[in-house]
Amino acid sequence: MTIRLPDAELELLKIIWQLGGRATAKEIRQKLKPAKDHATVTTLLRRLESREFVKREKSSEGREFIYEATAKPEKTQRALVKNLLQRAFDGSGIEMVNALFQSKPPSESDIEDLEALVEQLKKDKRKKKGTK
Amino acid sequence: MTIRLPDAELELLKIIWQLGGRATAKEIRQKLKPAKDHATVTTLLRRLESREFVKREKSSEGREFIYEATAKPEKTQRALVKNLLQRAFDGSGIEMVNALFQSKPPSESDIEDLEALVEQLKKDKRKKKGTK
DNA sequence: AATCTTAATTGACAAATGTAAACCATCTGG
DNA sequence: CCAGATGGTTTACATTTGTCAATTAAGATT
Repeated sequence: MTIRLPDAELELLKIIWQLGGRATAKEIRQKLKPAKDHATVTTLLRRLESREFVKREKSSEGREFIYEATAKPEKTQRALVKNLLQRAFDGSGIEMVNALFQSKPPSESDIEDLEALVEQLKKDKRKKKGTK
Repeated sequence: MTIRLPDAELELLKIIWQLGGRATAKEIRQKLKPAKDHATVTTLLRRLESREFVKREKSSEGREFIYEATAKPEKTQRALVKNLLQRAFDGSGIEMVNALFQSKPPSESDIEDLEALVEQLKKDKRKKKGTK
């Protein structure tokens, strides 16, 4: 089940996340640059809704809707990465990381974070072994 | 200039790379699973050609064409990763790596490779600083 | 030569994607 | 109450993507 989340839709979803996971069409539109037509935004939101990336509810006071992301960004990002991992790297994570840092050389702090991440991964591995 | 390389086309391109960077439509078709119609494959190859991911030339002996990838897989992979990096992670490599290893926990050897990669990155950084 | 096989070319079509015009309610300030 | 502003819904349309059917061309086979 490959995740399907076209560019224009992902763009809106990201804005919703930025706004704390809930937003009105208007708020979203204001963050959009370059701007898109009001109808365009609603269409995209309906598409996102139909595939359950967002749900919506009438704002209790106002007349408009509030759109709410149904998943945290991390979860969706994982699905997107996994997708590319398979499609372009046949599942080789290392190759993907390699490509990543070649396309965009890491900053000092990136490297630090990366080291921390490696430590974390080692720890996780140990834990997993223990519980196995 | 965002790279555009739809699934079906990337799939063929990967096969060409697997076959050493050059292949006939027939060879490609044989590697394709699930199989695709001959016409389908040619259409995809023409599309790849039109965007210059491959070029083709008549096989000197035979009657068919030989398709050749115009770029090494690494280059294309970098473009694809960079694309997702921007679209889904707003350029944060660390977040992307994080998502990657959460979606697919690394094996022992992945972790080793990753450590080696970090070392390499540190080295590169030093070098860059020196030459700056 | 007549036929069979194999490959390439053309044209087509449905589904997905990006974008918006047109239209319809509702609210808001004279 | 009426005109503008605001927000939603419907319909539409061009492009892109995934797949082929149908047709044409060139060798291989009898």
